[in-house]
Amino acid sequence: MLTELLFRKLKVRDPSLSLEEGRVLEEAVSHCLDLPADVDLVCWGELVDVSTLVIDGWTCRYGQLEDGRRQIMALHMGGDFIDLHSFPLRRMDHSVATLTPCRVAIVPHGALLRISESYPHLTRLLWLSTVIDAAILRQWLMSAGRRSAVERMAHLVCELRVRLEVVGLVEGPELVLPFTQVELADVLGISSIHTNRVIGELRERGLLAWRGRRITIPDVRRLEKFAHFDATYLALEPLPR
Amino acid sequence: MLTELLFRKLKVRDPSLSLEEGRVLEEAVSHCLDLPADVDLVCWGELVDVSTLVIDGWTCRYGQLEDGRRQIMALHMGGDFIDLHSFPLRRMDHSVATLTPCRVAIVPHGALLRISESYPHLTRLLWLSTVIDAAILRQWLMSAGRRSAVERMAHLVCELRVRLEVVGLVEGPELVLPFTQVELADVLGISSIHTNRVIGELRERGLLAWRGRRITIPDVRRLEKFAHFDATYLALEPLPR
DNA sequence: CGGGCGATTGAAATCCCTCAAGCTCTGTGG
DNA sequence: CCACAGAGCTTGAGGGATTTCAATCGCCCG
Repeated sequence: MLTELLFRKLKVRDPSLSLEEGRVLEEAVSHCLDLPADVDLVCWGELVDVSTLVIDGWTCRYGQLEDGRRQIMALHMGGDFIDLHSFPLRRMDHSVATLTPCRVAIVPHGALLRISESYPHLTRLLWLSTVIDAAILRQWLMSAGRRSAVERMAHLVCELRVRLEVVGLVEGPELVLPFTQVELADVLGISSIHTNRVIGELRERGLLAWRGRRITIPDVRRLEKFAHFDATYLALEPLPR
Repeated sequence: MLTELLFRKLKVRDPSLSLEEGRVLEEAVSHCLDLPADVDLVCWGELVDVSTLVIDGWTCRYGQLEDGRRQIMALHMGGDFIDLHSFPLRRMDHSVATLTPCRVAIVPHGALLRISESYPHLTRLLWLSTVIDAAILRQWLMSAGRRSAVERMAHLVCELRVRLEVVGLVEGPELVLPFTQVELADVLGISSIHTNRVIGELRERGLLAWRGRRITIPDVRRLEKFAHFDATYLALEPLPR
């Protein structure tokens, strides 16, 4: 099922999510696309009429200044609705690109419109999705504004680990983050060279092992403590919504 | 009318917003509160069951690290729904405080729930509100990650000017931003001392005059060009939503 | 007139950036 | 099987932006 991971993600937040609602989600998908790494899905300024759901692979949203400085504003994995906010927003204020080869599902805004007309509870859960994205964004802003580069990196790893765990894409102490150091730099708002030194420091402190794109966290609690990571913002609590 | 400014804000984004929907919004308000400056409205970790709409004054959302480092994650003026995202989210992942004396309207989540059950179009516009907040957040992240402190300040001033203009709170070249330099520093993610120097630089460059909390922008376009400001992200386009 | 908050200025220190090079790994073609 | 190329990772050194520490100043308000 294409919306399996999304369903799992929403179900964690509100266990009352029904099978019928799951079916409605599944039927909202018009078709799938397989994409190579490093291609733009949508560009800044476009008027869009579909939203995109990641089935497999990693995508990012990013903005760019005239001189090329780039900031990645979100990372999306399987089960994430990359572009759900484009449904109310319509006009893109940033671009979306694949970071790895990806399979994505296309959901026409028309289908979302019908959901919003007939399935208020499911609509609230989709709304919740965009609101959790915003909560993640707030933490990234907190990181960029007030955390040192090392804390920032540690916090990012903690966040991605939990998000992967929620959809069942990670178990145990190891996770795979298939990003280059340039990409990580654009996430953290630092230079790629400093990214490298930051990884070195985390290694030296024994907080994690980082071989290629495979990360092993010997003691998750210790890393989370170091990063001042608190998962409250990910809204993992099962609550009626 | 309490929801006058909010109505105006939404109407800009979707002119099809009806008077009936305006009435429904107005009736969602349970009561008003008058608050002094510098008090917390909601604190991190609380489970909330009301959302708050600013009628008059400035509020902010902020997060804080153990050692006191603070990051302001949003600034809200009259007409802004501070806490609308708390309706799907329920648990606060940050705090909300007044920056000036404020009048706010309280909207119980129960009323929002009824709106979401019966008024899908209005619901989408409320959803849009939270999504615009997220777009603003993305620009702040862009600023924190990739813009220099001076550009960041210039960009903030441009943004607040446009947002004030949309709800009719500013006309002409002058605007009032009643924040201390410490507060501005916590918005921009820099130190208050550097904030002072940054203001000095903008003054020297002749981009704006900054007397107390009263700012005069001699040439808006020139400031916007300097800040690389593009209002697309504020979704000012009238579109069906 | 004094107290206090906020703004301003200076100087030294720190974090992170840029420039520049070398290194490692992987895939490819001969 | 090896040479080579290219991408990504690593390291060093110097410079710049911003921070921190420490005063001083100005102004509003009691």
